[in-house]
Amino acid sequence: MQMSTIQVPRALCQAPPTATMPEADDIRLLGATLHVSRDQEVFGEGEPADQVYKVVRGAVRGFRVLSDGRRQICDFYLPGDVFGIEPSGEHRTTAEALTDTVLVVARRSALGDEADATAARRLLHHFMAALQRSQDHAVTLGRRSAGERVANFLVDMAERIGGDDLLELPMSRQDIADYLGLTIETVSRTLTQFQVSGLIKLAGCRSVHIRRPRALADLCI
Amino acid sequence: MQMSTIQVPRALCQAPPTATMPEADDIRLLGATLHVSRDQEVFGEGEPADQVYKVVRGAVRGFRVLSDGRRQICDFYLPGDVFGIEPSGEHRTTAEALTDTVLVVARRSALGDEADATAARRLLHHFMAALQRSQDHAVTLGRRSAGERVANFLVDMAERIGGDDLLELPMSRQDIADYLGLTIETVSRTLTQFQVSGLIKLAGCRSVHIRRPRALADLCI
DNA sequence: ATGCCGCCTTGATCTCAATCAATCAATGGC
DNA sequence: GCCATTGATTGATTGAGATCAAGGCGGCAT
Repeated sequence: MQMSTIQVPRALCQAPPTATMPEADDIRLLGATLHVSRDQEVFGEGEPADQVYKVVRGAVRGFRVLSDGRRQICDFYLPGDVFGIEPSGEHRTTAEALTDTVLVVARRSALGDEADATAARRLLHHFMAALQRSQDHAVTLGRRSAGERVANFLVDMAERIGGDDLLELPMSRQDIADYLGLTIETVSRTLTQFQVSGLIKLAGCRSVHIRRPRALADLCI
Repeated sequence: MQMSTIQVPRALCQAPPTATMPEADDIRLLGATLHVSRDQEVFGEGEPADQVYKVVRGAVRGFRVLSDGRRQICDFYLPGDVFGIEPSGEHRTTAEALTDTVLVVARRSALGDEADATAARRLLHHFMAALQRSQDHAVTLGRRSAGERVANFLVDMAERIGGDDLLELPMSRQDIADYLGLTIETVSRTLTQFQVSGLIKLAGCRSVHIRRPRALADLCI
């Protein structure tokens, strides 16, 4: 696990409440701030998992790689998201920064010794929400067409990142492809198709203007 | 939610420990026994979720259906597995019995009011394990070929059901297809291919004899 | 500016799994 | 026993997305 800069530990409790988790259930994290630069690993598959991370700025991809290099991104972590907690003491995914990213790190035990009822409830909600996200993802990967996958992705990202109709994507086409179980070419083709149909307007490859949110949502069967 | 028979409530604490969860972390459930017959619904998507279920005998499929009928099975629940707990008060999946099935049902609150540290830890482990299963599933759905999916499925089921090399599947080809994101024809073709290659021997369509477990495992990239 | 490099887009072709269509096997009712 | 029904298998064909292969564009360093 390589990291670039470790700043002086300080409290960091503010984070935008996510839609799925009411503010009261947010996991507070008190720990060191960590700066991770683009494409650097936060932790690797198989490494011991004794720390918890929360995104302050930037974004992170969590993924698994098959022996022959095929990669599946399981989730993107955006500001406010907590990641890195594992049931066994070992990470089952690798986490890498998508862009230059600021994290808060705490020892796993800082979440409360599971005797703290409030902390336990928050953790529980965190995992229940993560499971639902993952099952939604499974539906997309198992049963949706390329167009539906990309549309879902855009709508989901717009919701999570905010700025409703102007979407600044923190990830590359390859990341999107590996998240959606497609190839980079198919993602690209689908986006230009959406642009041709007037659903979106691409302004540089990372910036998507959603012009017909209703029509895009209709593609999210 | 239709159910066939509700027997006299009684304690039911025995269940085979799963591989991913040590016995000490098993969720004990004290509640009414419930008999659900083949293809009957245990609960439906959107229904209020105030009960928890544990499989005693039989098996259950948990799935979501898209508006046009495409179905994705998110998980199979086998004896010992607990299901039906939701973060919000609402089921996000539908659960149906694969075969005639015996369940224990308890009110959600029976798991401990989240003030019980032991109960909280067990619940947490349950969800962390479920999340990992779901992420493994996402890798399969996003990045594996049909052959790899079916091989993985067989190996996984053999592990979970036990009886190492003689596998009695509780689900139909359609269920397998909807779990693996394939069609029924592809599942069937792949299984006969495996039989022709001598990896397995089919004896009736529900019973699979794994003849070359090593070779089968090698397909699970 | 200029040229290089990485990422994205676009086009042509191929392939694996889906779809369409029978056939077969097991089960159950009469 | 015999036929109807349901689920599984097998075959032929199609099609969506992968793969192979050029270009194009933008950012960055020299």
